[in-house]
Amino acid sequence: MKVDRARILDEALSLLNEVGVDGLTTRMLAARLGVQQPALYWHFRNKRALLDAMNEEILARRPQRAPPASSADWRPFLEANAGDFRDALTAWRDGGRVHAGTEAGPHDLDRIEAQLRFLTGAGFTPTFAMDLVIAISRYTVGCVVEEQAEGADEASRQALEESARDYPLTGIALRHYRTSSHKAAFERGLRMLLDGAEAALEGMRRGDPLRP
Amino acid sequence: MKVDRARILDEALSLLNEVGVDGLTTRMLAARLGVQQPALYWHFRNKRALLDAMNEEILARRPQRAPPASSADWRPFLEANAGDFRDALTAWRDGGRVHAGTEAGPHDLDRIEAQLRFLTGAGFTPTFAMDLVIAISRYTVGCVVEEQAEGADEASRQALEESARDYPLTGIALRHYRTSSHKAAFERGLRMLLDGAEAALEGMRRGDPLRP
DNA sequence: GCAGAACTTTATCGTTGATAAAGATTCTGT
DNA sequence: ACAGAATCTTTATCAACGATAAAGTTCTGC
Repeated sequence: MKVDRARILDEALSLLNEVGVDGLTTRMLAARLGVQQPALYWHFRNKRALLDAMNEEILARRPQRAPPASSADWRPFLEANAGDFRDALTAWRDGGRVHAGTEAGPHDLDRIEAQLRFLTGAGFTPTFAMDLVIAISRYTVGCVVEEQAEGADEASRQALEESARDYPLTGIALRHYRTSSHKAAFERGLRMLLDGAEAALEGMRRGDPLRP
Repeated sequence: MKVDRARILDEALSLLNEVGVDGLTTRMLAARLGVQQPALYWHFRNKRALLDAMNEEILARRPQRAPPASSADWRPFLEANAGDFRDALTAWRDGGRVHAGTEAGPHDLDRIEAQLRFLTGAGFTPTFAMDLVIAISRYTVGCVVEEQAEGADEASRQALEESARDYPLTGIALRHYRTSSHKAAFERGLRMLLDGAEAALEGMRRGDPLRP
């Protein structure tokens, strides 16, 4: 049987969803492909390279969104983009960990430039726009990584709940956090970031001196 | 030779700084301690438990900061706390990856409750305060994880720089990002988050209906 | 039809995390 | 002081993993 990069990546991703990144072994993957394990090393220098390629594939499958017509809509645009990014990562088990630590490649430059052009058109300075885009990315990755972390077992979870008895505020907050979806929690934090950016944008328009 | 939990953790952390989390093997650690490898398994159920304990130790060593006298100073307080958290993680090689994926334990409840009490005293609702604290934590972890990721080799870095030629805004932004320290970049994003929280706080004081 | 490139296979390493079983040491109750 | 339980370490050993070398096979261009 013969394999190629695309088939390997496809199978690797579906295997990822079944066993997670720690359980993803080259032998299992090769068996799925009907091939011996060393055959993979012709297509990928090592496992790290395979994981990098999987990350690229994950991001490549995310929907590409054209900037809106009006630059006034910068905020829903960023919200939607961040949502797409998060969806792409959460669609795969351990997607956050697979992504974390891979640098931006030339692939992403188109996307970044488009975002920066759009944001500068909306009134942001180029450097502030970059800061904003990066902050959103960092925040999103942080959310996904922690959300996808193997949840504590039921015992320690209950113990935590128990301990929170003596902490009234923590109790309320914990309940609030537990009852809302990960996605909703993500969006609440994102909203704060964008609120901050909006305030800064108004400052720029008023001609306030740029913050250091 | 005899070992105990504290000595193991101490040596594990200093070994972590030398070889990173991927290079940290139980044999190396045991050799450092003058003990055979299986001896470690008496003190820690498995390697995951060791890493969890290392994370707790990393966080425990972070300075504990008393809330300021005036609740008006909530902002520098959060800034300092986030800085401490980041410093604690960046102080150790792969500290972000070691931390990522560990749930909050009963240990952290004191700290959380104190923060929430302080923030509600400053005018935040308990749930918003929790959202804010979590958002900061997520953002910080995301920053550290990506900052500590093994940088691309010089070749691909130069290739990226080269590719950025055709993208004027990305070029400016990339230079901005490269010349500033990780810490400064972290603080710029944090500032946006806090600006957003500040705007929401003013809304709460004005009695605006709470956002959904 | 042949040379070489493109792939795959077989065989094999050294390492790693982990367990079982036995041995050594320290503690505890009488 | 002594038996025996609890604590902790050692020796021996696994199965599984990522990776490499070298030989074998199939494909492609001339």
